[in-house]
Amino acid sequence: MSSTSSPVGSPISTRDRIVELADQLFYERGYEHTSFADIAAAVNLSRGNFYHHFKAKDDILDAVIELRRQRTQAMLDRWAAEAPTPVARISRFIHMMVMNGSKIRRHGCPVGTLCTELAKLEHPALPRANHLFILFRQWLARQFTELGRTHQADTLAMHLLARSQGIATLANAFDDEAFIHQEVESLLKWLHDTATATQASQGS
Amino acid sequence: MSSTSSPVGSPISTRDRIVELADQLFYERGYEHTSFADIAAAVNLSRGNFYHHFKAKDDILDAVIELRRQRTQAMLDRWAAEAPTPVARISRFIHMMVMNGSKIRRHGCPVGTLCTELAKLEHPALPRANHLFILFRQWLARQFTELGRTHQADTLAMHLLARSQGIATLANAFDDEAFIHQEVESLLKWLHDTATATQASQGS
DNA sequence: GTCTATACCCAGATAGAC
DNA sequence: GTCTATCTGGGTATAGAC
Repeated sequence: MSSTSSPVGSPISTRDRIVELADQLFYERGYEHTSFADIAAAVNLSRGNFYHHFKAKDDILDAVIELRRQRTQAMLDRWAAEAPTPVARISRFIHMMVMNGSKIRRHGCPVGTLCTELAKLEHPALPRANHLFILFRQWLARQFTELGRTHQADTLAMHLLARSQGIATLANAFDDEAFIHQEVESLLKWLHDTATATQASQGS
Repeated sequence: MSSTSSPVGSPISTRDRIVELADQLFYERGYEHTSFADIAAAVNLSRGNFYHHFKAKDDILDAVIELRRQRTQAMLDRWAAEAPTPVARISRFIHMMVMNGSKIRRHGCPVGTLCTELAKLEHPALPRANHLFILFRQWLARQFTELGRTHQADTLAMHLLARSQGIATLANAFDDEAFIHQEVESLLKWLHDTATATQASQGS
């Protein structure tokens, strides 16, 4: 069975190295602006050899999206396992913007910028890229549900997603680290207020 | 003197038609994904004739950014002239997302998506594109200053800009009109609270 | 100012030797 | 699995006739 990840204990396959480097380059330069030659050079492969691993550029994109999907899911699972309360879990999401601050300032949000680019290209892989957003949306909605906000869970999740997207876009445009911290503080306060309002309406 | 706009009363120049159509295509398809041939076809010009008006693709981009700058400035001036209070003016900005809802859902924010793309390309025109953001930022900050929030004016302006960027990104990804309305309502409430808090701290 | 023709380059993609 | 060589298309850009 052809797995998308290398077997346990084996050295990293050429295919995996291609996908890993393509992931980075797509993030830094954008999908369209990254050529086969760029990826081949990064992996130290000849262009011809490339087609042994991927028949077309779109195939690499699919593999990159699948890689991001797996890593995103793993990260969300980790947050859910490590943080004991919904508020702590949502805080993990918010803090991600500080953790990845320097990359966000340079290249924006990996999910948002990819979806925006693929939308302009009317690329067939767009739905799969959008699925990365859905992963976050559903995970956040679950946390708000556990907070007791069943009816507004999805609305709150979308609100938080939108806030984080806006922060990434402007942090990138203005290359502004202080702005990220400012908005993260604002979001943490919003989260606190949201959680408190929930307790109040439930009579705690 | 070579003006960037056609003289009063004269028919629209070929140059202006090129810039107008390029503006649309860059918005809908992205800058890199739009070719000379695409623009030439839209204007009904031969490719060769193109270079009579613009020596290079980057020159068209500069002209498009300048066009957007002028139109943005004119719009902000109009809002400032028509709306009597700072709150009414900021509301105009917020309502823009409803007015342009269908375009935003299809192509995102014209400013945000252009800046994001040019950042990935490390394009020399990026600072000029970012200036479009600055136009909004300074105009909004002025409104918050007039509201009495002198010290937090820029922070509030950036917050509002970020919120609107996030809304545009997610409305585009999920093609969701109801979401725009939801968030616009939330923003209007935030604006109301912000204005009320100002009055309270000033003893009205 | 507008056209046709064309040069030039780079990207994606293929063939086939090793 | 890796390489070199090569084809093809599309994109930017130029030359020169009308």
